[in-house]
Amino acid sequence: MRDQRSECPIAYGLDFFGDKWSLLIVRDIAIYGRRRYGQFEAAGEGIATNILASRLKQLVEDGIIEKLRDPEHGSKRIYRLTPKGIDLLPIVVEIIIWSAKHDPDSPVTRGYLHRARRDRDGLLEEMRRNATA
Amino acid sequence: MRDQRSECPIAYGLDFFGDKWSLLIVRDIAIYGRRRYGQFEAAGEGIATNILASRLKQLVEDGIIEKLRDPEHGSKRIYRLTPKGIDLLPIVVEIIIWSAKHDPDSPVTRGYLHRARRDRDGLLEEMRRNATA
DNA sequence: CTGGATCCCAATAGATACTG
DNA sequence: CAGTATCTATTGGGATCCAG
Repeated sequence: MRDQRSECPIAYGLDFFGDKWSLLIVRDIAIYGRRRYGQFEAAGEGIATNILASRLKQLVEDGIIEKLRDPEHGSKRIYRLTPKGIDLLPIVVEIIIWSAKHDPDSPVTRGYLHRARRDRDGLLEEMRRNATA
Repeated sequence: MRDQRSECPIAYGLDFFGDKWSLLIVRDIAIYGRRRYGQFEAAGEGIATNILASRLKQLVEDGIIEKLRDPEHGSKRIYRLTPKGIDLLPIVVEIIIWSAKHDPDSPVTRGYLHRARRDRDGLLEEMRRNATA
């Protein structure tokens, strides 16, 4: 098991996803509908292949994502959020709201703000649908 | 300036606080009312002193916390959340809710769950007061 | 081809000792 | 008390290699 730093729930959570990449993989699945290794690799942030592989493996071990056989192409594999992973989406939404508010010059980022603020639950629901589709 | 990985608001936020320590410092201030270097150092997770110093410096540069002269002991310094840092608290609350739900054996952690779920806004308000006191 | 594993090197994090 | 300095360990980037 992953070693735990303390009994604090915040430390507990950060021990799972407190790095620069894990929540981006969750985002890729829930917002952009990405499912395959190559799609994650092609995301704009340029994650290194070894890091991607190690994060995917860790997230599967942690029960946040699951690795399945692609029903349409039997040889390929796809990744999906588990219920435990879907429960991370409220955190993701709050990060969007924070960034949208404090990113001074990104119109892209600020575009999310109205959406996220006005229709937080709708955005969440859309992400959940996307993640389980 | 910090280098930005992409235009994505989630990547943007994680570039600020996407590590295992930054949000714990925010927590120390907002939940435990800690203000001084030594208090952060004494927190249960055992952060190394150089890491603590570097995180504090970065958070100040990022405008998430501010370093002030202690009004009671002029020679000492205290750290406090800025409004930008206070805006991180909804993220912290969602992490608490996630951890409380998915930490299988911690009564400490699960103790927060009822509070956070039942009275999310009250918890937030209390943290805000604590952070600005 | 896709989905990784491996390797090398650079960069970052961390433990510990020490200092103003 | 509030940090720096130093040294070591771990992580990360990027190229390349390998299996199905």
